[in-house]
Amino acid sequence: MPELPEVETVRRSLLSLVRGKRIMRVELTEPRIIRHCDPARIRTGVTGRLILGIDRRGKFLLFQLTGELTLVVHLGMSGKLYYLAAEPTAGFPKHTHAIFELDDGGLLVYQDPRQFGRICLTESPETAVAALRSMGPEPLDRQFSVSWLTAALARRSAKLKTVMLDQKIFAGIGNIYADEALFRARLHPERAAASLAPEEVKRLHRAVRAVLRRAIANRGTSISDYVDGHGVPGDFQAQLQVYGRRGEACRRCGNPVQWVRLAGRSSFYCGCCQQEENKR
DNA sequence: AAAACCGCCTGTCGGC
DNA sequence: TGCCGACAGGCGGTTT
Repeated sequence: MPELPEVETVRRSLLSLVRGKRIMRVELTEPRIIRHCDPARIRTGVTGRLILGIDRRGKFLLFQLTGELTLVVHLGMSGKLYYLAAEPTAGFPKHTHAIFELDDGGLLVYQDPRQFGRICLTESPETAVAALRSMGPEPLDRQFSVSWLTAALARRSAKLKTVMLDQKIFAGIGNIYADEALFRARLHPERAAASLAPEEVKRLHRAVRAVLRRAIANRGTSISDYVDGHGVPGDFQAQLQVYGRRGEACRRCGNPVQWVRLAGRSSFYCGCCQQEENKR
């Protein structure tokens, strides 16, 4: 599932492949993935535009096009966005929903079996996509400070793990990196967010940033679907400490990794390393 | 405002 | 062998 490190890896890997290229033609075979804007707008609005650059905000990719337009892409659960030098002889794989043909003959392909992703074309991403408007600061930017995080957590009575999935506070964090950051910070996922002591907020802040940096350095986590812009999987799955390791030995203390369902999602943690001692 | 829940989607896997 | 349910889960929507 693409989270911040995977989306950032896609961004970096695609940049040199598509920047400065012109979009000659668009093929949309699954209109369902077009959200927040009119599908017809994509076909007419994108053709002939140059790709000036690619930005990222949380888990969103923002393709800057000429004409003050932005192509917003979210990969959802199983979305892949990758470049092909030419059409594959065996045809495009199943669940290929969008193909952007470039002026070098290359193809930018969007494939998404679960169709949780979305694409839209807009002059104002923050107006078109509410999630961008309300999103918290980038966790790797200076604005994501200990004092900002302290104030944000103080307002929340929900469990820490639930709050870690809130993009208004932890932009770009998803289920994998939430669990990994909590493990690194030695914090129990069921702690009330507002109950953290100053030292614990500091640990969480450091842990989030360290986990994201390391995952980016390893080009993301590939468990089932994820590949970068070249179609290459990431390497961080080998370094996961708790996610997906239910019942396996904690890499730090050897006790079995625990599992609990929180906010409808699997949560993995070490009951020994991440104790609830300060639950209030 | 925040919290809790549901629906969307397909592929995979365990149980019978 | 095949059917069925559980599971994977980000996000937008609704309700409380």
